[in-house]
Amino acid sequence: MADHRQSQFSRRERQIMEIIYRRGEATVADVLDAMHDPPSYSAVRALLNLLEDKGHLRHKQNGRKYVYAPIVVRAKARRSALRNLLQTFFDGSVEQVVTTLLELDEKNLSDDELERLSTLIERAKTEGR
Amino acid sequence: MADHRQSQFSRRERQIMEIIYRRGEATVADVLDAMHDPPSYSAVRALLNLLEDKGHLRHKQNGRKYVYAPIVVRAKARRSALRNLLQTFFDGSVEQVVTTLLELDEKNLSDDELERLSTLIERAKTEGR
DNA sequence: AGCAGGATGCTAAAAATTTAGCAGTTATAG
DNA sequence: CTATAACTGCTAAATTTTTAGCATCCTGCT
Repeated sequence: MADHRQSQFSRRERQIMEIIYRRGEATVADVLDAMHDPPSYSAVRALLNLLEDKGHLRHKQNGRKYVYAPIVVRAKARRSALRNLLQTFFDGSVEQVVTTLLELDEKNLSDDELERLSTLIERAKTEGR
Repeated sequence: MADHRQSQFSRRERQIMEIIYRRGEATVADVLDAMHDPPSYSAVRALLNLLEDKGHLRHKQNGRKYVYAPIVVRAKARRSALRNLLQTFFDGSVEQVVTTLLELDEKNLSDDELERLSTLIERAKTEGR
């Protein structure tokens, strides 16, 4: 099942993983800052340790700070998350996802961006055969 | 923050909400069946009650069974989930999402479907101005 | 050298989640 | 009419998650 791993995370774990995926990597302080609902410093550290133990994060040391990053590379996590979303909310329909995307971003999508989307689709058409 | 509600769910709560969103509605037995990792019948019932109390689900009675359905309609939940995904894994880039979608489904996308995608984009181009 | 600031390590307590079990109800088959 | 099966209601216990606090270490300053 696609969401097997994702759904594994507890509330805080998930929250922290999302923060780190958004930023690419993060120190304890970064994570703390990004939480609108932060517990103590130690609490965050404990969670980060836990996530590292479980194999979801790794850290490198930068000066005295630990900088945490995901183990599963974004490209993979991204695919897996999208696949899950597709099934959960869109009955597996790519078309419905795109429709919703266009609605969401209606005002922000530039002509350029739309043009690039066209290109993507065109390319898929020729590659698909 | 977009994911405020979503991230609110505990592990089991989330698992159950996803199952119900996938199916549209579900009985206790349905939920139990859909779990690859099922606890007891009572446990599931307790969770469903909880989710109902919290205002995430409602139920109607069908014969002797309770049939649960989400309160937040799929259309809305879907948008909110997609928005969150967009930010977490795609830096807000619609283009990257579409690329990944095309990759994911490469083999399954029919010419028809690609054609419809083109149409969607074209429509957005004209509507956008 | 000694002290303050900013970091991590570790442990145990508090809180929340998750679970099972028993009691009660209703429909149905024999 | 009675036994049984298929449900729900409720409560308390087990487990997991979440948290805080204290100890320690290192760096840089005076």
